[in-house]
Amino acid sequence: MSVGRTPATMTEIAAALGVSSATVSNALSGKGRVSAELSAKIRQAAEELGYVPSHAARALRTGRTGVIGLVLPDISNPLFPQIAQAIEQAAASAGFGVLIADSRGEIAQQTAAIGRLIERGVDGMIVVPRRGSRIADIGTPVAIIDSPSTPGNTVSSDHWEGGVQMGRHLASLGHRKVLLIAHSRESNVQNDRIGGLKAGLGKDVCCETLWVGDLEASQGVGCALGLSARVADGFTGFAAVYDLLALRALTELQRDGIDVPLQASVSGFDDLVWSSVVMPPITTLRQDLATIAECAVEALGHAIGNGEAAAGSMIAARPDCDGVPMKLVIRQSTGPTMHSVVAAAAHARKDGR
Amino acid sequence: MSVGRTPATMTEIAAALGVSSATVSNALSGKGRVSAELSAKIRQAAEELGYVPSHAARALRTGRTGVIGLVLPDISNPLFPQIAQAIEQAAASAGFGVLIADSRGEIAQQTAAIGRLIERGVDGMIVVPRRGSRIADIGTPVAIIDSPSTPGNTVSSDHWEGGVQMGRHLASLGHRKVLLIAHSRESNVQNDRIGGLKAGLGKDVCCETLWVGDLEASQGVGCALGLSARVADGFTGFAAVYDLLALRALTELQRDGIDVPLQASVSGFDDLVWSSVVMPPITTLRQDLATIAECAVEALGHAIGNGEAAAGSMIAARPDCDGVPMKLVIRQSTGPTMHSVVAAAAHARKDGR
DNA sequence: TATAGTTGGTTAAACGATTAATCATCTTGG
DNA sequence: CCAAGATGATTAATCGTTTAACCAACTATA
Repeated sequence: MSVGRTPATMTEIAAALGVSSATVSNALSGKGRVSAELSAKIRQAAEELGYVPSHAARALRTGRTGVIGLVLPDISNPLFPQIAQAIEQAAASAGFGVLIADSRGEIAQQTAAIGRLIERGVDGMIVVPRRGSRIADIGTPVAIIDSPSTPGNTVSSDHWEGGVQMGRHLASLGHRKVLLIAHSRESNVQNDRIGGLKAGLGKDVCCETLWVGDLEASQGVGCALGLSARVADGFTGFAAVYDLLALRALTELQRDGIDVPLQASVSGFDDLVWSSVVMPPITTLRQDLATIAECAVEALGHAIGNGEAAAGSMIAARPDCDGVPMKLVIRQSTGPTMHSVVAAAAHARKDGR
Repeated sequence: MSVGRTPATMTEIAAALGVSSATVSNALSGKGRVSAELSAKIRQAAEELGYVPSHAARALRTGRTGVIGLVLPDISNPLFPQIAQAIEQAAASAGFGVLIADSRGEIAQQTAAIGRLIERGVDGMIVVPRRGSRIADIGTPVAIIDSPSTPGNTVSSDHWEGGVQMGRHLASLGHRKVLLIAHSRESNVQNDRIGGLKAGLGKDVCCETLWVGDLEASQGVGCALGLSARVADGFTGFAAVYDLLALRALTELQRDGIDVPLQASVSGFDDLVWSSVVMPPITTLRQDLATIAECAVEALGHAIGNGEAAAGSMIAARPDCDGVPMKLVIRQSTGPTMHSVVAAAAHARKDGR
């Protein structure tokens, strides 16, 4: 199945055709001046001999490896697969390989991971920073995927506007008392989402934020969120800032015998794999990671091409990258409140229908 | 924060100390014959000048890139983060970088991805094959992570034995009618788990297998599993072959007002991130991915060292890799059946306690 | 008919590390 | 005191591409 052992080199092609290796290089890269016919012959010979360019030699000569690094705060983050997939795809079609580095959530590891990537000679890096951390200026082009409020070459979803969408959705369903569920106050992304949610819900809606991180600090990780008490208090909407929290909320409510969405609506962010699979499927906001990945890779590509362009201006090239819109995916975990159903029924009755 | 621009080369170190570059190379690699004192001086100079070895040059000369490829059937598989993390860690400590390639579930893409990795000159690859696919013999060392029943250089968890553990656990809780929930008949892993479950449950337990893939083929993806009807039929145990299915089962049961674990027990495999977070947390089996990753990387390392050792014997080096044991994690989604609780109570009464 | 400008190609020098081959010295044993 | 061996370091070739510099031959220009 596999062809001959050592893949042919340019020199071998050159020897086979009786030309110089420089000409082969020029023909294959289309750079120098080579007659059309010779160029065609060379191309054909390369094909026949099974020529495979040596990335190592090219890297040595040009100083470019054609590899970008992907630094993740914590690979086990459930959103990571989607990010990695999107980036791998975007990078592959731009001719880059993707080297991964995991920082296991620790800031020291993040620095170490970045160092390893640099030693391996990556041409640039895409970093999803650990919550609250900033990336020091390293001598390599970097694109950051985080929230738009992070300074630097950031490309990101418009988390705020996503929050607004969800807030409006919940408000329009008649919810007037909504619990916002977040984890960490340090996360730019979470703060943006919370802000957007509040804005979208509007002034008529009473909302409160539950910081699960604080709760866990006192009651231990994995503790109950105490949501049924909230339902008793009149809360009908539970808007989590990411799907894992939404799932936690959903199952806790269901375990306590509260019907979703009849008695309470639950929503999340990110559209993780399970969100569409649980019962009821979760209403959530999907990030356009393909676009984000393309932006990041493209920006890196430019920066690399220009030989480390000014850091601040990297992303600016593509205006649609500043806040990539999120898409509201409405499923069965959100629905009208009982109150609004009753009101609608009354309204219908009054209309005589 | 970052040091001077172009990192020093061996030649520069040599020039600074007035020795030859070969000596520097020997001192740093500890290979040739260099006096202890000179060696120390060189090492120090390297440190001071901020020497960073050029991977490209080394790769060109030695033919080794120090990079291994990780080919995944579908990056968006929720187990992937754990696998990637484990492999990245094992590879990093063995001095390898990890280049990722996603095959998006398609067999053609898998081949293409492998091709790209080879072109980039990876020294070896770790492949998590798409269900039911076999890896053709490429001219590069390969380690496969799948089920032990896959022929070749496979390292894997002992899925069968894991199934046995879970089967015994459920049987010991008194379950006598258990529904096994799997997705695809083509998956070796799933088949192993199913087999183990049946063996562990023993002959006294009536069990049936629900193939969700078949169900979805007729009723559409994301359809209901119809589990409450099963409960009505007397099923008390629901053993899924992976956590996503378990989650699906759990939420469906809860939505239908069935109490878990009082009326039905639910179990999964893999201990994904949400399993410990939902209410009730899910009883599952955790794979020892760290060990698996170490085995795979170590095996690759040997094969690479020997210059493509005979494929079949790669893994054999480390005997504990054939079937890495899984760890049963008992949480609150499984519990004794009502029947057994009643029986125990009766038993206690009869004992006069 | 010289001269300048193209066109199509070759030469040779990098890039940075590795490594076999070689060469001085310095020890030692006989 | 001399040949043989050990020790410590140097030389130079090599990996496969790229690329600046150069060159020959041909075409158009004055």
